[in-house]
Amino acid sequence: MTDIPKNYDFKATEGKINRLWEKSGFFSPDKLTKEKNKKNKNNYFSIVMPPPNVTGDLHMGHAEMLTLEDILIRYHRMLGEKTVWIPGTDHASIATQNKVEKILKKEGTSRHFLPKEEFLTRIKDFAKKSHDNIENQIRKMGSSCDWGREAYTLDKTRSKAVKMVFKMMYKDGLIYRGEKVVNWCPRCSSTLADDEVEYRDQKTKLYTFRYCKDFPFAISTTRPETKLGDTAVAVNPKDKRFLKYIGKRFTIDFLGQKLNLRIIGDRSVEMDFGTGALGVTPSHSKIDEKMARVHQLPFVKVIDEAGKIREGFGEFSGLKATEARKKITKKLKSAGLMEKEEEVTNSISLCYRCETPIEPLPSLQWFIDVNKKIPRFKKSIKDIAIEAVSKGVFNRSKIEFIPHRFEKEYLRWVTNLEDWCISRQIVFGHSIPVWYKNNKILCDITPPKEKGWRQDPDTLDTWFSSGLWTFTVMAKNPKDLQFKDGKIVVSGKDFKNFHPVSVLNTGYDIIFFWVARMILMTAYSISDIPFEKVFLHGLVKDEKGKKMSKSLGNVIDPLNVSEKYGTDAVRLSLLIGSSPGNDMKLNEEKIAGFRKFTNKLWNISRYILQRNSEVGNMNIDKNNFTSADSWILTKFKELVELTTKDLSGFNLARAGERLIDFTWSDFADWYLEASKFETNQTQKTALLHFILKNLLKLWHPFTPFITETIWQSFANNRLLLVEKWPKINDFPAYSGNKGDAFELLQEIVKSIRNLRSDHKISPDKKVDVTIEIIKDKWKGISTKEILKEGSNLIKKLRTGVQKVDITVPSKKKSPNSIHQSLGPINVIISLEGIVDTKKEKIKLKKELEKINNLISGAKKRLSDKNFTQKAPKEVVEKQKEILEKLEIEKREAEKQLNVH
RNA sequence: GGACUUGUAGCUCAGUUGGUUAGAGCGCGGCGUUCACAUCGCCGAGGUCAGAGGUUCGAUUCCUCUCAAGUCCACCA
Repeated sequence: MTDIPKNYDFKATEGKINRLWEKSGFFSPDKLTKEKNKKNKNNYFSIVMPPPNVTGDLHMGHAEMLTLEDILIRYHRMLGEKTVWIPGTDHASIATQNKVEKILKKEGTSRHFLPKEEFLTRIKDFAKKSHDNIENQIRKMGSSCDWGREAYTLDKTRSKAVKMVFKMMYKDGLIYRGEKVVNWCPRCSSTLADDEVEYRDQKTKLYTFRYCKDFPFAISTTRPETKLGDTAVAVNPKDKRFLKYIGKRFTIDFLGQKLNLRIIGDRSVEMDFGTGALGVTPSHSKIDEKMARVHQLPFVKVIDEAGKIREGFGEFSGLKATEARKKITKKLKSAGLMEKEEEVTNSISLCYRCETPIEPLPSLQWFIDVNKKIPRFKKSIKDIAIEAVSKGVFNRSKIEFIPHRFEKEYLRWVTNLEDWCISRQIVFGHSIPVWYKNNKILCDITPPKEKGWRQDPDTLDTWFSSGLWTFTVMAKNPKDLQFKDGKIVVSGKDFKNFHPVSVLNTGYDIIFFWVARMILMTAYSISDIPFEKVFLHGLVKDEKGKKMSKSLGNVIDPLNVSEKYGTDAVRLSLLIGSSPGNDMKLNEEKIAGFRKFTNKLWNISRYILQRNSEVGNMNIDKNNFTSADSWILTKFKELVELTTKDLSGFNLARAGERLIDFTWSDFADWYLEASKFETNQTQKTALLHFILKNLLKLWHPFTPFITETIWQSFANNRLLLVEKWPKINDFPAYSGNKGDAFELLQEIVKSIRNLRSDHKISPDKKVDVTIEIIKDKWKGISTKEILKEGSNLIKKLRTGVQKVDITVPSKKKSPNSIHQSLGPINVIISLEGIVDTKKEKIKLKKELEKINNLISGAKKRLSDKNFTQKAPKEVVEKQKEILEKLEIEKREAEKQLNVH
């Protein structure tokens, strides 16, 4: 194996490895054999990929999601569970249509100049291109998902499910059509759900004026143009100023337009705001709408879907809302009606897709009633969605959020949920399965055969279909979805084995959009929960903590850095330093840093394999372990246990950090170095191979490419991908605490390096070391034995030592020596004429001071009865040990100080 | 207005049921190539764990308040 390259060449291998995996078929659970004789009932493990929108490219957030999910998937696959990760994409109706609209704009045209069919074709082409691009990117990240099960929110199977659920809900009376005030985006020309509206603070003018001269008081508003639709004035019933007017009706002339106003008392009106009187516009404000329903006020629609004043408002008709505002304020002023204009800060509502200000207006739309009791559940879908997380439904444990705190946020949101507007005036999406003929309405999965029916022109909110994601992806084709016993039944093994999904991993930013909708929709459709656990990650921000966006130019492209530093390095950079539910900062240097690690792992393997590439057939002699062997085996056993525990508990980052620490420092810096100088080299090779093999397994979920590449160099075509996760029971037995001896040797080596460095002893200067034995036993092992066995190692491990003397402590100290006390032993380097006594004195004094402080602290603690009585025995014992060690160190330091 | 998160070394972050000398990587300073690795090795400096109280024998860790940064929800006539 002399032909292993010096550096890890990810460019040459990643593609090859990917093809090897895919050819093997092991990304699919169908080829995996289930672990036998396992009492663990969790023999199946499933994740559904949050489907990326087909709007172009993947970003770092997607790369993070893919990394976390792939780690979980690979880990569970190696545990011997039947594991599946189902990939897919989301048609994302508004988002995708907007992208194409932008492209059209660049081309100098717009959707309004294209026939609907042509526009739709353009979007579908764009979606296809995006999909192919995304699929390629997902592969590049090393995602071991099952492409044979790939799904799309707009394909035939998912479309059938959408229609089925719609029909069920329609029949149950859960879906209804009604004229209500909705969030209207004038640019998208579509409605939006309440949570698709974003808010931003803005400065605006608050106008205070009277409708007309003979109106008894003034009102305040930031939107004078909507006042053409006022049908009431609300005041607080406690407000003495207005008490006498409540219940009165006024027919007035508002700048030439007739208004019929009733004065109503409503406790939601704040007496201190503005004049304390509020003009109620039922048609153009959701709050006013509520008030209007309570007081049964008439609705007058002023603004149309294009954002213009409707017919019937005289000189204002046809004006855009902003123009109408100008004209009205101007006229109010010249009529002497304006009483005040002041700057206020309020929050403006914006479309979450195009940031256009939202126009609330009444419109005939489809809604889901979230409060209506469903006969077969005797509860509303809101009730079920609350129970699913708070106490569990359908005989399932409650859905667990990681981190826990998001459960509260979810519950608050669901509890306050109002009817969900699901119809969109977008061409790209699922058509509403409703047909009209004269006054008749028909809702069905297939179009009516009879002629003359016209389908509803609208499409469904994109979250309606993604809300069905977990169970619809378990269907292989439309036939797998059927109605039965008042619910939707999914046939096939996948649904039986893999649903509810084990883990849903997604960003906390779409808990409401998606996670909550899945719970609502799945509970209703199949009478079950969609997933057992929700594992939430944060957002990937730039190095300053800002959101990455194309307009800010701070975007790191996953594909680009993957080609620059290797996919494994990118994966590590997205894992380490992240914690569930918290945002992370990322810059390119961090990614570059992890390339160093992959190269280190490469070279560790290179060294071991160059010793002997016949891995696996070597016997380990259990009766012949050195202290280093025992030490590394203990450490490694601990590593396996903790890594397993952390992976099972979603502490993925911690697992990765610990692996780096073990690999780099314990294994490479100490064990590997020591192994070069020990006598039984056959045994060394066997042990090195044993640890390397198992270490590669532990690393595989995190850095799949490099580990598989190394594995392939010796594994005779067996794939690391499906190797079994290490079990400590299979590890060679090792005896007692012999490993502790190696820790003492490490202390000695470090102290020698330390002394040399402090005294600027040139590296080529060889020195003699005297080690005095203060205590015969250390952690139950003979100190003398440790030193005898280790003296050769002490010389070799970059200490520049040529001779080691082991003696009893001498009474006299030489001024020509430097020394360090390690408790059970003293390390002394003799140096004729080199020691700077002054400097040494200062150093020793400083050290003594530190030791004295620690001693007095320890003594104080031990003399405190409260401590000795109340603290656990182990802690008190440990404190005694520390004190003992410190006192030896103190004595030795004092002796040394006396000679200088 | 309600709630949540974060605050540990110059920077990015660990710190596992509270346990006594708080860690890593990067950066910085010094030194070093006898062959696994300069995408490397060795050594070092650097922290009153945001601040103030409290609980406790003992607090970076638990509680309360304050400050700072950020997020979500509600309100905004």
